[in-house]
Amino acid sequence: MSSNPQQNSIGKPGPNQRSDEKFIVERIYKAVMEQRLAPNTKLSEALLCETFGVGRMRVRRALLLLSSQGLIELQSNRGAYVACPDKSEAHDVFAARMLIEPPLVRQLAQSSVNIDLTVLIDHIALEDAAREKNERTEIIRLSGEFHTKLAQATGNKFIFRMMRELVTRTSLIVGLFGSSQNASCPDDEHSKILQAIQTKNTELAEQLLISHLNHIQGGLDMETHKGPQDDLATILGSD
Amino acid sequence: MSSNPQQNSIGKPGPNQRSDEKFIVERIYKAVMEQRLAPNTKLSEALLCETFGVGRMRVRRALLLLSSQGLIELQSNRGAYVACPDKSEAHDVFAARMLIEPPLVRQLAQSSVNIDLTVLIDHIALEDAAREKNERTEIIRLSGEFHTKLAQATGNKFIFRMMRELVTRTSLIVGLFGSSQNASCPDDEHSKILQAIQTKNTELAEQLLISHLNHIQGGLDMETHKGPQDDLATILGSD
DNA sequence: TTGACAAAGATTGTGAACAATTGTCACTTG
DNA sequence: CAAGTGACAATTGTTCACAATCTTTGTCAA
Repeated sequence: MSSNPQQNSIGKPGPNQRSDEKFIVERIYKAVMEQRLAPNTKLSEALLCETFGVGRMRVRRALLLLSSQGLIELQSNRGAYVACPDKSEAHDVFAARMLIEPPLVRQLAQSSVNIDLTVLIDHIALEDAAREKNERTEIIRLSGEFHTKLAQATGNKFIFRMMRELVTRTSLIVGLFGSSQNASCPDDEHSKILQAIQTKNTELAEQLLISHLNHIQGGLDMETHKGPQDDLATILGSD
Repeated sequence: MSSNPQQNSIGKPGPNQRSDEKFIVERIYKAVMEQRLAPNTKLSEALLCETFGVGRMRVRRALLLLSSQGLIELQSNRGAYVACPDKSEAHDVFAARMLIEPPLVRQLAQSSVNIDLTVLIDHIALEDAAREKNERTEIIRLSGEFHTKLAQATGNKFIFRMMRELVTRTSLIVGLFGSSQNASCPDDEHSKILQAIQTKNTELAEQLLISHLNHIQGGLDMETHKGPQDDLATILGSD
């Protein structure tokens, strides 16, 4: 349609990059996480086919998977749209995180002896680097990923999956209701939380995390809403 | 194939019952929850098509959804098999439940004022009735559903989904490693937990729940494994 | 008898054509 | 001029046929 002749806006055209539905899911997932895909953006099958250079079947499988994760919403005969959490859902997400993350951090702090925290240490370094370079999308993504990796550190597949879903949804919410500048996670709270875990200061770790979540939630005002902005193929095409 | 001429083993042939993939997912989900579908059972597309009287597309969509929930495993070019959790996964499931359910029950007990517990009260009644009538599959399913409804009582969609996944997986695990008779949940522990919640006895509620989970986990021995048994079409066909 | 190898059968994966639904735009009509 | 109506275009849903892969069966030789 219109002038969209090349799917070259993707890093690599199509043949030499992975083209299964898992790849598509990851790309869209990442785009949502980095707030490059605004809520309510329509994901038409045709465009995705061109963008990723795959058949409709793959795209439809990917969309079905994404909808089962709650990242997009499938409307019958109307198409797929990036999920657009409302106030109520936002509340639920933070309530769920308040329920899960404190005990999670407690657990990490208590049994950190036999748990590998190097991933988290490295992660903090990445965050600092991104913040220094002022790379917006990178900062946003890493801010979310910290919490995901926190869950991953438990080595528990299910806890990881739950946190991943909650963090993703949080990213959507922050993008929708977040007051501009305050990207997502304030400054170096992540670093302090990790330190508390490392020093096995259970209470402090839990307290810091709770404050952290409150800060994020506090930085929201339920008025703003931002529409779709950039070209879709470009967003999904870039790495 | 062979002699399977009628999909009449289903309650109703096909036309007058729901035939979208959601229905198929629910049927298989329920069958797994009630331990009528043994782990590792193969779910061939053709059989499911006949059983539910739908096209292959619906079946494939359903299988994809089920696999994304972790209920079945899709093997490339080999088909779909009911998930077969191993010892490690079993450990993770209980660890995750130990992490989530105690704070969940605490929350319910603390703020039970404005929370509707009638669903849970009714549920206990159902459990008692099923136990009295000695309806095995019903007892198993209701035992799991209690925990799901506990999560549902929070009114939080995400907490509900998480618990649902964990409970389902637990059912698979109990079916695999459970020592025979000890169906799943001992006696009236559910009832006691609910009472503690109703009386806002937070500590007791949490303690009872922890004991309860330990009882379930304690009733497992990591030796047994039971193979598929009944006819597949019959299992899925019955309500 | 047992092992490997090959062919046949069955099952899943893929792509294309067809059908159904929805949204849009021009046109008519009060 | 506004509102309603009808046809057209675009998009999604479905079915079908075919290709790729795996499993089984049968055969032959050691």
